[in-house]
Amino acid sequence: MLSSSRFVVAIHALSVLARQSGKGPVCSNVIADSVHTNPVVIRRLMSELETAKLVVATAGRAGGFSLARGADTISLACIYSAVENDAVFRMRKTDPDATCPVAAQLSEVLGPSFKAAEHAMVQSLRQTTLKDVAHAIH
Amino acid sequence: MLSSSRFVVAIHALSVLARQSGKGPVCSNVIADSVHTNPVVIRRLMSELETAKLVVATAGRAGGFSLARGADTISLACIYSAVENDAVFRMRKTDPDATCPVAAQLSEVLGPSFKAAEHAMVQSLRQTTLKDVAHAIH
DNA sequence: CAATTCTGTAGCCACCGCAATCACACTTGA
DNA sequence: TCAAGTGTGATTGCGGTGGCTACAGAATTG
Repeated sequence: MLSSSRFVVAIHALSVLARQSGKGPVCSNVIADSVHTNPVVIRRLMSELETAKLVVATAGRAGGFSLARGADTISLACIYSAVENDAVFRMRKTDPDATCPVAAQLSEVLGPSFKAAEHAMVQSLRQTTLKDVAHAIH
Repeated sequence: MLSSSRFVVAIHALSVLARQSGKGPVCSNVIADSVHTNPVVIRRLMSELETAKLVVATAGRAGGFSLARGADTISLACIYSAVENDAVFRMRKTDPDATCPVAAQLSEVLGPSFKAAEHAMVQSLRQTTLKDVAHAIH
């Protein structure tokens, strides 16, 4: 299916920020150490989270990333849609001229069901906030 | 994320079977033509659908695949769980000995939320049956 | 002002997963 | 007995993505 590890990594990074909130920004190196990945990967991901207004980046010495708003106002659904742009279900584009009617119309027919399923998933993700996650970690 | 195209291909193949039901089995070549893929890919996929009791394979000349039960008793959720064995959200296994508590406990903390989200998605998929799909195609 | 420590991003490489394909043993109806 | 299927192992090729280097720009510190 669809989800790459980006979603989980984003949650991980934001959880680190949530636990450090108030103590100044956290640099990509520290986050990368915790996630066991490369700082560049983190910066790329945080760039997306910044355009989604979830984090704020401050450049220069002693710079890094901080949460843009309270952890209790950031749900997993926010993070999901910030980071995961593709649909959950990959559909090959159907060519309407196909001789087989199934091939010609399937994606169109399936669209609404897939949209509904993805929506149900996102709705469920709304019930968990970053604060919940950060608090569950002692 | 993770969903491959297998789910959509499975729906496609089963839709073809649904429209041919009663007229004898359909061979992998015909299905592959409609899906625009290789017969071997279809046979491998059908093999999984057979262990899930969704289709019946008949070997030998004039063999092929047929639905194991009525199209109105096969929901998209059935197909999904037959074909998609991995979880929607890929989690790296966390090592509990990590120095950072986030890294050590994140996957455990996230588990329930992810399970709930996936469950919500599958529940939504239950509302569409193969009969619905086949009927929507004229 | 200069040095240091960050972000931001381009560019490249390596790896992984999966579809595609060939090959072939086995099954069964004509 | 032959033709037409399934079932499955093995291999290949490709696309996507993470990991990495490199470097320009920004801000803090001395």
